[in-house]
Amino acid sequence: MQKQETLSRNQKIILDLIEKSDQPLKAYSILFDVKKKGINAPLQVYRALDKLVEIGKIHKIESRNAFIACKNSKCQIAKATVFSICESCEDVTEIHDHKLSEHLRNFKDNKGMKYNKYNLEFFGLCKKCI
Amino acid sequence: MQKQETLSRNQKIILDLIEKSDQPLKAYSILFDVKKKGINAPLQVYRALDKLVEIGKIHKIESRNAFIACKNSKCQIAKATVFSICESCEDVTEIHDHKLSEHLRNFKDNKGMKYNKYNLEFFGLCKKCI
DNA sequence: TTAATTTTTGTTATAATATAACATAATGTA
DNA sequence: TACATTATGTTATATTATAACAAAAATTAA
Ligand SMILES: [Zn+2]
Ligand SMILES: [Zn+2]
Ligand SMILES: [Zn+2]
Ligand SMILES: [Zn+2]
Repeated sequence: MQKQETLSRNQKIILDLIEKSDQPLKAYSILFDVKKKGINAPLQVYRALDKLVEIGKIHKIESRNAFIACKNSKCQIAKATVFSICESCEDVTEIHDHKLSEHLRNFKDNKGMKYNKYNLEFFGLCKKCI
Repeated sequence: MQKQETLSRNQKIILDLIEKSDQPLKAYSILFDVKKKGINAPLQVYRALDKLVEIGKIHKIESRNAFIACKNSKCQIAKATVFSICESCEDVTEIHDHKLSEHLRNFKDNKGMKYNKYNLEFFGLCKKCI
């Protein structure tokens, strides 16, 4: 079973917002949206985001500095993410491909490095934008 | 043959600096270092970085907002990068693994998306830091 | 070799992203 | 309770990146 984290008030508010969007949100756009709920400072947002990323409820899209909710309940996935990003409309989709995940999870470099996490971002054009 | 780009003065200065480092450099640390050569503004650095990324001479490590020289002369690699990153000492290494590259290059999602580029970052502990 | 075009540069200002430092409150645990 | 841990609120500041405009240099194409 997945460890059930109890979220704090700010964390809940911000997770809620991110989960309502199917696309990544940026920190300052989140800040703007939660001001009506009494969250006033960037740091309050970033602290909640950090925590939510840490427990795998959301992921950061590194190339976009944006945050998207994870739809997958498997906790391990928090540290092993694959995204596809349309460079035209900026649509982002999390990819869950068993074979690809296995391949990446089992990858060993020739330096003896021990990986505990990876992030893969594919870029291209989505169906609509081709 | 690889297209031989002629670099401008600023581009050369900045590429030179990045190539001398085996680890990623951040834009403002680059700016600090090239001030003695008459490059005074962030934009001058970012413009050169953009160009160098575009032609594949350097790559951006997205999770670190830093730039590293590409050692691989195959031009295609510019848009298909794999890095390993030590979360303790921050050592970054570009990975060239034929099998992994093939796997990624051939990956097709179930959305009909056409990829022209990807970036993969592995995180863990290097030998020294284990 | 001029004229048009594109690329690069220089410069100032500002936008966007993220963290430091400190004080306090709430929560979990022995 | 007492202690430790986690979360909050707040102000200030650090870091990363781009906008807008003018001018110079390099390239291309009559
Ligand atoms: Zn996920
Ligand atoms: Zn699209
Ligand atoms: Zn490379
Ligand atoms: Zn290390």
